[in-house]
Amino acid sequence: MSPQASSTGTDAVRRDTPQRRALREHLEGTESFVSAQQLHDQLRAGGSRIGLATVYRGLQTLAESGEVDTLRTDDGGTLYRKCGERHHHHLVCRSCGLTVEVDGPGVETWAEQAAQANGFSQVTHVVELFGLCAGCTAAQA
Amino acid sequence: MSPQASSTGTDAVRRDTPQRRALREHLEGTESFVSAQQLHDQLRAGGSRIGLATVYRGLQTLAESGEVDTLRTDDGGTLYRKCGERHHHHLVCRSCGLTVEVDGPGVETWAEQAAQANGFSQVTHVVELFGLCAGCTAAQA
DNA sequence: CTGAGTGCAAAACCTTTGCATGATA
DNA sequence: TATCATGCAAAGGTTTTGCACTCAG
Repeated sequence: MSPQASSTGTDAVRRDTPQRRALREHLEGTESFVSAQQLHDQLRAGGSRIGLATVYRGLQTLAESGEVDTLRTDDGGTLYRKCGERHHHHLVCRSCGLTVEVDGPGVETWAEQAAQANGFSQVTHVVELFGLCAGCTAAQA
Repeated sequence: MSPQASSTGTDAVRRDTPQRRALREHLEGTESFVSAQQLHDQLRAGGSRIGLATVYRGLQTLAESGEVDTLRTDDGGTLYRKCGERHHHHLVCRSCGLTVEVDGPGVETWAEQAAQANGFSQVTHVVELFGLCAGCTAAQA
């Protein structure tokens, strides 16, 4: 589904609809990860008449253009969150869900090098850290 | 769920069935990540009459006991791999599936440090690289 | 006006679960 | 023999897709 420009191929023209705006705004105002369904519910609750399919489609688009981060949970669900411009990774507490953004100084470089060393191109990397945050570690005692 | 009984009750006794054996053996002989469905297909192709549900159940059990690692792919699928002894990462071709093992000298350290810096403990990290291998890159022209 | 974007609902997908049968200890 | 494990098929949940309609450009 990548915009395969046929000619001078500018790109997929993206229309500015109230739904997309709402979607974006809601994400902007949300710090934590949310599921598509949650997002849908919240938007409806907020008065929007957006459909679930549209939420998914919008999320897809946003994820593709790198405006949101996606994360898979242990139970197979997909969570979305507004994403900073810059590439970073997550340190997620497996108990309470607390998420901390971290960036890997060397990770990006390493990934790139490992890829090139093996003749790979168009490389993306998935780096997620899971653990127990301080609070949960204490609570576990 | 917790195997707690030791007297008269119901212990979670694990029986040794040909299906489980086959499942285990197949995983032992597989380096890369496989999906439950793939595993099922391969086992069937190999003559086993194992059912898909059994594969899932077995995988669940193995994952629980820490004998296999699970990983979610970008498209929501779940992949399983025999639990590594030594920790390494994978560089996977998203086109032909070619998998190369790579290890990140600094990654482990970085992960550990990032975790400690944020007060996290019991940290595990998932690092996977996806890209196009040399062959597929050429083929894609 | 034109066509991308939308909503609805059905479809597609992966995974889990219920139940009767078969195998194991 | 008593259970646990299996297989099949149906159920469950999430994400995608088809289609007619609406609205942005």
